[in-house]
Amino acid sequence: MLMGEGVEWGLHCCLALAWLGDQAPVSTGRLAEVFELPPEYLKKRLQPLVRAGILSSSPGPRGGYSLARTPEEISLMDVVAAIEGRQDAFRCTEIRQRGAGAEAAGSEFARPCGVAQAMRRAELAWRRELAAQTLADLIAVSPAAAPARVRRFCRTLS
Amino acid sequence: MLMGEGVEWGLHCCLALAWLGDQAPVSTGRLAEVFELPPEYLKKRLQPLVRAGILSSSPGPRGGYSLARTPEEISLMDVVAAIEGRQDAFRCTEIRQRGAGAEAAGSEFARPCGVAQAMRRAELAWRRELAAQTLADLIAVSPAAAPARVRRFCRTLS
DNA sequence: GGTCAGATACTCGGATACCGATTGTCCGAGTCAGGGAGG
DNA sequence: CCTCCCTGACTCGGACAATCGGTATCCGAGTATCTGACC
Repeated sequence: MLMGEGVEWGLHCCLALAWLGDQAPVSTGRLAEVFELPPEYLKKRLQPLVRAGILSSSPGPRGGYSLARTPEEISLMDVVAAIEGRQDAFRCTEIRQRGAGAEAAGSEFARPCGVAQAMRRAELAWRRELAAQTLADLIAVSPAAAPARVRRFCRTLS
Repeated sequence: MLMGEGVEWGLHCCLALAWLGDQAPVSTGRLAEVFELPPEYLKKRLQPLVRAGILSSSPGPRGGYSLARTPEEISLMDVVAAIEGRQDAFRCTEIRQRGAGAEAAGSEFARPCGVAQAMRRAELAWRRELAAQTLADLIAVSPAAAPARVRRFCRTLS
């Protein structure tokens, strides 16, 4: 049980794009230099965000990525689900029906597995907490100097 | 981000041991037949539960595993932490300090990373929900016929 | 009958293959910007 | 001087390898129980 690093990358990239505001799109190479990440691999991890409607991509020169919605409309749950997948971390394989359970009446398994229900309840709490936090909340707690620094950094690159 | 199947195995095994009550210990081979699991691998996944003080193992003939505490004193968090590890699923690699962040004042990073804080908040909600559920709660919602069936199944094996 | 030694069976712990998923890299399709020719 | 078209380069997108953690298995060491012989 270990979350891929793509989540951290995606969140920070979305936050940086939010800092930059609604100016020109930012290419993956530019974003990669902002965080010193492998450009090609970063591009691969940002593509699911485009498919999920969180980022929008512009081809051609002066192209790149930009936020598809306002920061208030992008929750952390959206980003995590887009990159890491929407399936639950705990998956019930119904081992209760195997072995000793095979002798039980089928009606006993009409109710969902109690273990799976308990794990699902915990994951729902996790998802609820992620959905309650938006990019706007991250902007609120980020250092005041960060947006200007990233903007200046992108300008000195070109 | 995907939880290992050992968590499901461990939870169901603990639940089965709780069903059986404080009778003789159950060997891994017996438990493996109850759920049709590979015996050797199941043993490897139950060992962390012994180290964590959730199960107690008895060597020699008539040996096996038994619950080390009462079901009320075993939370799902204990089992998950013992098998899956106590480290957070999201790990912050501080990419905010790299690239553009390298030019920032060091004092800016005295506060923890906002992204990591948000992710940690969600994981704490997950852990809190797991810690609130105990094996006794799982027993309460399990089918009434299950304990007797598992007991009978174990008896017909010997 | 009691006691002690040996055999047995079970568990624990580590060492060793195997597999899938994540990580990392590459090339092709599409598109917009810039430059040059023509009017 | 303005307009149009063509070339070019840059972008995204998906397809192709390599590496790592998790899965699965096995074997040796240690120990308590049981059996059997001996006193």
